[in-house]
Amino acid sequence: MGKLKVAKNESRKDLIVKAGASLFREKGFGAASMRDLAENIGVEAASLYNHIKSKNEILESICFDVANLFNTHLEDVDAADATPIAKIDLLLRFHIHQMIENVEEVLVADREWKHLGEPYRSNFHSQRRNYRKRFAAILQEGIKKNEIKAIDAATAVLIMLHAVAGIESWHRATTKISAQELEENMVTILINGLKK
Amino acid sequence: MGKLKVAKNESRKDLIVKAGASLFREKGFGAASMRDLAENIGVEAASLYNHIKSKNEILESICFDVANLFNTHLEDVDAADATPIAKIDLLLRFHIHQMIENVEEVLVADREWKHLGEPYRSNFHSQRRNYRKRFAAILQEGIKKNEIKAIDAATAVLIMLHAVAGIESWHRATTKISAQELEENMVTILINGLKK
DNA sequence: CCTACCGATCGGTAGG
DNA sequence: CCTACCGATCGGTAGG
Repeated sequence: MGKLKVAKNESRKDLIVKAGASLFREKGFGAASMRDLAENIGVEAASLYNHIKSKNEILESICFDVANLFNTHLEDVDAADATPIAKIDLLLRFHIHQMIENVEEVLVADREWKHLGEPYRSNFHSQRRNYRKRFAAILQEGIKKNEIKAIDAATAVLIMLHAVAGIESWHRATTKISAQELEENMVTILINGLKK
Repeated sequence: MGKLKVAKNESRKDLIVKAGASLFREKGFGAASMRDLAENIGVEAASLYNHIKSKNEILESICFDVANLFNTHLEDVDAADATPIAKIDLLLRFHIHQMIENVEEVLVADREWKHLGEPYRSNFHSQRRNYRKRFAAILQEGIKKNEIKAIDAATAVLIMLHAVAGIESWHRATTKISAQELEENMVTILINGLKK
């Protein structure tokens, strides 16, 4: 019985966080109001506070769920026995998959994290920097091994990560290619741009 | 004397718009307040309204200045006698230059245009769609002429435009390559990714 | 989960 | 360009 109650509360919070991600993506964190959010869910604004502590807590949930997801994946890839270019391919495809299946959370984390209060903001910021550094290190290894062109690794990371964020436009397009085609097109352009 | 007065008023408005671009970029349009903006300029909030009609008018100025800039450039490139790949090179470099020299306005137009009121929002939205369509048409011509890989043109446009927006991170980086190197790296990766 | 309400802050106006 | 102020809306709390 206790367990059931906890499960219910958790799923209620999950619902709020999910609706929050959708709203924050659409309006931006600053312009989204708790009354908007409550209306989308079908309750009064005050009722939200039985499940969450504050508007910022919703943003914290979104940002750190996304950060954990990508960090965990990076660990796996980094530990794998594969060439640098194969690792880049894995990372790129994971970013593409997440942007296709999990757009709202991923975009909100990417764009709205600056609204986090301390110490969350600093924590997220350093996780993000760290992720990009490790991504760049894999690229650098590929350059060293002559698999990849002698470009600036940090610039290449920046291009790839931002190119993937462009999938948002694909979601909104009226006539669009399939997710599979989208993935192959992106990988083709970006990996070929890097290869020597 | 009339002229001088007009010139003075315009430069005061320009100052507000420029400070607005900086603030909107930093905080987002929704989270930026007119009191913040006034403080940055060194006047009371009420005084801003002698030069502008509303907070939204600032956003309108930013968005349509940027739209005009890119549309004008696209006209020139489109009319030029050059191969498709050379045209893409010109467009890409223009986007890079604008992101280096004019980041704040360009990013605010790109990210905050949805806060425009009607009919500005619809107008801007259709200009943006139109620009991307014409960009894609040039790519499509390159594919037809066998200069460019048989990828989806809309996807390639999306990759390029979003990759360029990543220059924001370059601006914030502590150890960074020169603007010239940045440009060459981006062009290398993206153009080589497209070329057959 | 709701009603009722709070202090703070918002964009903007009146009047000088 | 300022002081003084408006109605609206914000995030959040009290109490049931």
